[in-house]
Order: sequence, then C-alpha cells, then structure tokens
Amino acid sequence: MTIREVSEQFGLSADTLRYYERIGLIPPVPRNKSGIRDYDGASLSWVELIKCMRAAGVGIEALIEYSRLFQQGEETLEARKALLMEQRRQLLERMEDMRRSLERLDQKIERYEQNLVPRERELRGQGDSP
Amino acid sequence: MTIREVSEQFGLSADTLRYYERIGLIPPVPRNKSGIRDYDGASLSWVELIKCMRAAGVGIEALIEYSRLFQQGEETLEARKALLMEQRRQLLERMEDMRRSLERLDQKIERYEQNLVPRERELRGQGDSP
DNA sequence: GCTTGACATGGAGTCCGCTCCAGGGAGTAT
DNA sequence: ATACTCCCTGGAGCGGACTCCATGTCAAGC
Repeated sequence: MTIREVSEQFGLSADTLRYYERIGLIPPVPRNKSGIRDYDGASLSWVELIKCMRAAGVGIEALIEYSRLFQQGEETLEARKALLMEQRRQLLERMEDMRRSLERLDQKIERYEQNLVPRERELRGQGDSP
Repeated sequence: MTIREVSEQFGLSADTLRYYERIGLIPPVPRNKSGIRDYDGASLSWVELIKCMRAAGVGIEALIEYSRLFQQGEETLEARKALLMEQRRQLLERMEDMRRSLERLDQKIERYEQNLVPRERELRGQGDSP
C-alpha cells in the first residue's frame, strides 16, 4: 500500500505519516526496490493505533516510548503494560475534565435558552459574569 | 485579590493570567491606584470559566470570541449561544474519540495482563503488530 | 530520450499556548 | 536611604506537533 493510499484511508497527510516514521513513532515501513514505502498489515495497524491514541490526546513522547519498547521485544512487556496503564490513567483524568466542562456548558446553554439573562443585568455595575 | 492569590487558587501561573487578559480572553481586571491587578468576583468567575474550558480542550480563539461577544452586550446573545453549542458539539466529538481510545487501551492492557502475547510471536516474520 | 508525476529526504517554517526575561515602578522593612 | 519583594509591561523564547519546501530519484507513458 502506498503512502498516498494510507494517507487517504486514515485521513493523515503523507507528510505526517513520514514524520511519524522519522521520529520513531511507527517502526520502519517496508520499501520496494526503489525505496518507496509499501505499507504492510503491521505498519497499517501501527498507523491505526497511533491515530487512535493521538486523537485521544496521548502525547507523542509516550507513543514513541511504546514503539521503542515494542521493538525491543518481550523483555519489555512489563514496561509496556505500565506505560499503557499510565496513559489510561491520564486519559480518564482528561475525560473527567471534559465531563465537568460539558456539564458547565450545558448549564450555560440552558441559561441562554431560557433567556434567563436578566441575571446578567443585575450583575452589571459590580462587573459582569461570563 | 492579587494575581498571586488567584494564581495559587486556580493553579494557573501569574504569567498565564496576564497572558489571558492581554489577548482578550479575560476582560480587563480592575486595578488599584498603583496599577496592580485586584481581581473581583467577576474576574474570578472568568478565570474559573476559562480554566474549565481550556482543560476540556476548547481553543483559545473560541474563548476570545466568546469574551468579545460578551463584552458587546445583549445583542450578541444569539451568537454566544451558537458559539457555546458549537463548542459543545466539538467537545462531544472529542469525548467520543477518547471513549474509543479508552476501549482500545483496555483491550491492549488486558492482553498484557493475560500474557496473551504469544500472538505477537506468530506475527513476527510478517512484521509485528503493536 | 524526454517529460511527467508520485515519492523520498533533510531541513526550515508555522501555529498554538504558554513561559521567561529585562527593565522599571511601588510599597514595606531595616 | 537602602534593600527587598512583588508587581507591571512588552517582547523574545520555547516545546509540541505538524506542515511546507527545495532538491533529487525513479518508473511509466509518449
């Protein structure tokens, strides 16, 4: 699979795909005899994993570390698991932040919905509240 | 309330607080006679709102726009509501991405837990899967 | 044989969101 | 009066994550 096809399939630019590989986030992708990338199943699953994790806000550094550990083989199983669990923890934290913000947004929107805005006017003079 | 106190209360650096004000994210904070910021209730609720929204990944631009609309008064009520609803939509999208990643992370962690790693070895030779 | 077009590389540039000065007051303590 | 601490401003610097670009190579079509 060419870089263009992968790019289209995953919605990541070819530049981004090459970038990911350059920085060691994705292990070296196989090449054909003229040096052109030819993504195989393993490379594709890396791309898919990375895309998913990045979309969740997992940092590049952590993913590079995971990739590095993976390429070192089985003696890093424990370390990999620990890394994943730490990322999971952080992910839950971010989700909780978002849940709180969502609640707050919903309240604000509801206030706008009810035109419960006179409250706003009462506050003027002592400064406005958002 | 001094910038230092606000900084400590919200866990945002004084630099960040000044930055937020500079770029118009937080409306001008009242000053005492020597020009030093003296945060009042309204300023504090802006800080709190911004902190909450930023933690949820809402972009600075959208928040500046909200602040700008707010300062323009009631004729922007509709626009503000629309802005909030759009941010809500994006927030839900991000949360959905994170939910998917969490599921994926959990699966992976479970595989490590069960030492269900022999699968990994089977794949070697055709390239590894993460 | 020559043009075309996709791909490769290394490095520079961009955008976001802070973060860190340098230089300069103001209020307080000694 | 001097020193100290906290605050001010404007501007430069930084880290993360791409994104763009100049230049070069190769296979295919005309």
